[in-house]
Amino acid sequence: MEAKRATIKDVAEAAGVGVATVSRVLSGGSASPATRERVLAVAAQLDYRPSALGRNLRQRRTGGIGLLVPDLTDTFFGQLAEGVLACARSAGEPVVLGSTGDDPEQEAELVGMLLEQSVDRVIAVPSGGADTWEPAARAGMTVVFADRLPAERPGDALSGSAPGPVSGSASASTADLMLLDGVPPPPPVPPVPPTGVPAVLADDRAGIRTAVRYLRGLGHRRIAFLGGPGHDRRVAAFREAVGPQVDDDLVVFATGSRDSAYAAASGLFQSRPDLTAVLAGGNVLGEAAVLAARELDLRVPRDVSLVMYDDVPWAELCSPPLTVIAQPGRDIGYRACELVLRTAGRRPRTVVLPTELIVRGSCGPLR
Amino acid sequence: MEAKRATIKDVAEAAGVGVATVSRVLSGGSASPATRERVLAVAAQLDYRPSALGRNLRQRRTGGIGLLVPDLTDTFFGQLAEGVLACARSAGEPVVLGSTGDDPEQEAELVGMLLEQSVDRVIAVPSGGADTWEPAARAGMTVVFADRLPAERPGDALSGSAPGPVSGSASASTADLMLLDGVPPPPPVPPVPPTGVPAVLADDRAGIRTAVRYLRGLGHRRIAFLGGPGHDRRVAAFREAVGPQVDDDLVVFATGSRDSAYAAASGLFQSRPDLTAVLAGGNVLGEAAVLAARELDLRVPRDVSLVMYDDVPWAELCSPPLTVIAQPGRDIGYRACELVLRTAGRRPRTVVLPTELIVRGSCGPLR
DNA sequence: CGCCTCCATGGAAACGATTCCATCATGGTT
DNA sequence: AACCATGATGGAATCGTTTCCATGGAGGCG
Repeated sequence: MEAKRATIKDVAEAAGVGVATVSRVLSGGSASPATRERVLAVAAQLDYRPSALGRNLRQRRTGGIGLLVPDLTDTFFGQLAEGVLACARSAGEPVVLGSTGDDPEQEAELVGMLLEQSVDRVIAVPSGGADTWEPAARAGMTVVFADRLPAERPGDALSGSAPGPVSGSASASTADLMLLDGVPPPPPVPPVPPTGVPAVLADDRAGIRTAVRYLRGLGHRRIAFLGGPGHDRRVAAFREAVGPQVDDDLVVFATGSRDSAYAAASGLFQSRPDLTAVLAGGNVLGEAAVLAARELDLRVPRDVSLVMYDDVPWAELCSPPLTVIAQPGRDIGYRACELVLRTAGRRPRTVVLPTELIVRGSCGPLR
Repeated sequence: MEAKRATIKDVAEAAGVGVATVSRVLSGGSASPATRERVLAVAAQLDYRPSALGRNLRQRRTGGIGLLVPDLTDTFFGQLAEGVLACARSAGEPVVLGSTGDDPEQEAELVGMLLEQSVDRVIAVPSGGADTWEPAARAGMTVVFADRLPAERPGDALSGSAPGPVSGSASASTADLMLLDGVPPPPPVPPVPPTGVPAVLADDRAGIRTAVRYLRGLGHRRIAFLGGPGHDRRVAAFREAVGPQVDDDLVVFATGSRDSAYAAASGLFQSRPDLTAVLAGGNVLGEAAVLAARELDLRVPRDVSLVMYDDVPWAELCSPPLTVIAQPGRDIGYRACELVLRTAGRRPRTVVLPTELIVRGSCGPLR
């Protein structure tokens, strides 16, 4: 009853040929039409499926693709994962999934697990820094980063202040007026990956810049940024877009959790009641901002304007519907997978995908 | 530079022992303290990590866990996946992921892929029927279903009418009044799995019943159900809860896509303007219902009350916040993983997890 | 003192595929 | 007619591990 699977030897025997011949036929080598036909017939009849185990051992590679994301509960990473899966399936490659929880330690552990499995191609939304990924690459892994690059220095990802009750209301300088709205955008300078690892990124810089300009155009001057883990590039872009006189109290960080995001948003609103617009660096932060604003009886967009990074289905359900910077999550995953499949030996390439400001109803003119 | 990994042979050589001894030491067999220490030291120094490839081949099993879900973009499945990953990580098992898109054909293909990889333990949110899963089980796979059971008959999952513009406004009988609100709930009869396969399910029946009663209590009599693929049990529960005089026009199905969900919701509202409450069978459908209602200028809950199956973070962001039937997605995944790890040979068990009606603001009294 | 037992140990087989290499037959060319 | 080139074919090695089995030594007991 529990018939175990037929092996190549069974097929060879049944077809009256050698195992080498079977292998050749099945992997497209040369063989006479007669034998080929016979072998195929027998294989079909025995329902033979070559075991990936044997093949992998012989070829010393598992051939699957590793995928490491911070949190599948975040819709954006779900989209990204779907993209990877779509591409991987069309290539017939299995995908081994890991969720890091934005914790470098767990990430390192998962990398170790992949190494053990001889999974030598990995797509990662990195949490750890070079100290995690350098060894992985040195161990012969082909790594492609998606959505982010690893932090340059080991552990500086979550440096910002997780605001306690109220840190400082010293709202001294907010005369950051440098209006650059008329200036044509500089050519999209692709962010250079720190190491020689390929990456697929959204054009955060342009996205943030566009959003900041949009808010500026509505008259906002005190714009806050709500960042999360891995949002370094977005923060940098924000600082750049706002100009040199950034008010540092208006740049606030949360860790990955929803609670932390809520605390950060709430703390921000309370410590700086003078802010007029918020740019949330990810959909979890955007959610937190909406929630915190409602809790504090701040109306959107009347009292505070809100732009969220990431377009997610529910952005349209909010009232008002959220103005967002859309990034193509699915495409990012798909392209990353393409890259990891093709970049076998070739030199790394970095792909930057466009973002788009989708104006809905969560921003209004300054009043 | 590209130092390839050390093998057990290298370790044996360096430690001056046989490979068998190394294997024994590393897998906890008997060995003298002296050798044990030496081997461990050498292994550590060489950074030796046993290759899963060799082991798997020898033991004729990959040892990973397969996870098949319809769509990672759906937050609920993201939660479920996180649960599985958490449990799998604590057991040190890799997880091979596949997304079926609610398509039995893709599902079958993915099962084949897992089979080829010798992944013999699978957690699935099934799309296909017994014709997919029977062979898988027969091939020696340990399968645990999560969230759903496979359709009993091969292809009857999406039987309902995907409403075109308007099908029939013959709103004849809606006198389905059988008030059972006072009757104490029957003991939670666990749904019996059709095959001998273990499953982890939410108590749809109780959840739906509670929701229907709640709506009844608010005075609603014409309650519609918006179902999607795999919601058979929920539909059945709905019919049961409503009573024998179900108005079949009020039970509508969509396929998995967001577009289809929107079309179904919109069609429902247009064809049956007399309905006063909607029960959405999943979060994608809930989203569609909110969108469609807004598009048609139906106010929630003034014009129509809405209950959504699944609690997702954004349910609270809607205005009004959505009243939902919460099911523990993460727990479902976690328990399923536990089951698939322990059920090695034992007889299958089915676990039913409780649901909870979370009343927020999307339901109001009939007016 | 001798024998038996037990434990540590190493050699070798096995797992299921791919692939190198030698062999053999065939057919064409000189 | 002899020889060479070509192509099909099968045997055997290989990948890295686990596990079976045989061997050898040490210690205990009769």
